[in-house]
Amino acid sequence: MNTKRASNKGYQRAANLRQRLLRASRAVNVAIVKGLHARGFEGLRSTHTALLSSLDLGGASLTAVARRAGMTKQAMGRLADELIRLKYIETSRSEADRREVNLAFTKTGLDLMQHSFAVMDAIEKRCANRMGKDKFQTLLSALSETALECEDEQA
Amino acid sequence: MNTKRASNKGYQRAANLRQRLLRASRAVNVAIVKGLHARGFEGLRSTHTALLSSLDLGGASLTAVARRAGMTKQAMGRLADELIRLKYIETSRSEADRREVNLAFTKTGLDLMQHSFAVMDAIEKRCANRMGKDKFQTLLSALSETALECEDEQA
DNA sequence: CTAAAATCGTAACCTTAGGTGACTACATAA
DNA sequence: TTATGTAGTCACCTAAGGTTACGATTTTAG
Repeated sequence: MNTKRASNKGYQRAANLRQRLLRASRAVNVAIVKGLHARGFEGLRSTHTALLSSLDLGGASLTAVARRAGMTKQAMGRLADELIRLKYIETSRSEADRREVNLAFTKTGLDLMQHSFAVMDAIEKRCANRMGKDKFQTLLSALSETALECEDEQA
Repeated sequence: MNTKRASNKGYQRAANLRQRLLRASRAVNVAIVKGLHARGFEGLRSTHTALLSSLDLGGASLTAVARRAGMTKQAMGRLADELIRLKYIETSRSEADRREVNLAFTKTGLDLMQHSFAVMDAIEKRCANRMGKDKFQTLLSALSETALECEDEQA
């Protein structure tokens, strides 16, 4: 096949931090979506987790969710539309502030979240098993420190 | 500003593996591009490193580079065009196979690569300093194991 | 209490990053 | 020497998100 993405099998060079982060990040995302599909949640794309993982179980306004996810409310609005169509969340106008749209999980959505936690948990457990619990904890902590160190960088 | 991407400052929930990976990965990418800009290499975007880091110092064909980077030659061709315009690489037709385009670094490009290694190195050193050398080594190794574990996953 | 400023959500359009299919030019094996 | 395969390229499509501009409401200052 002429146009397909090339597999880079057989080409290994010493991978640096950036390459390893990228690869691990992609792999985890793919695994999450796969896991949810396997549990019968169709139509989900990995970007949806940006909303799902930033929405309190009790619900929140669109803007609040966008702020938490670190993206614009416009982008979040589109994710919301899709998740509404998929019946995982639903909206209502806020009583207190009638500009506000309140986002909340549907029953199906709560179910999804349960499974979503379970899937993420399973992945973390598999990794922890493979490398050892201590090493996994170190990984989590090292990732946060890496982010902080790089975000601090001014020049 | 109304429409800008929300900063998620002040919102901390227990971040899972996925979220930490994403954040660290973004932060490192941004830091690399910033570092190169600071050293006077303008016009570079982080995606360019997909080509740069897959091109041997001795040069290679477009298709070979695409294969190494794990992307299509069409996509790689566009990156090549941009890097040619920026004078970091140049092309020549291969003598042996006149279909082939040989990509090679220009003098400026080789210079860029030197700095690029230096920038990545500096970032890694900063992280290693912050968390300790051992922990940093553990991070690198744990990232690869995470990727492998997740890529293996079948269901 | 009202006028100005800020905030919530939406719509239209732009950008980045990459993939797909179809095609030309050349290379190679039957 | 014809069939088949490979290197690049062109035109178009998709995913994800940002930017500008706007209408509808609060909120705040005078």
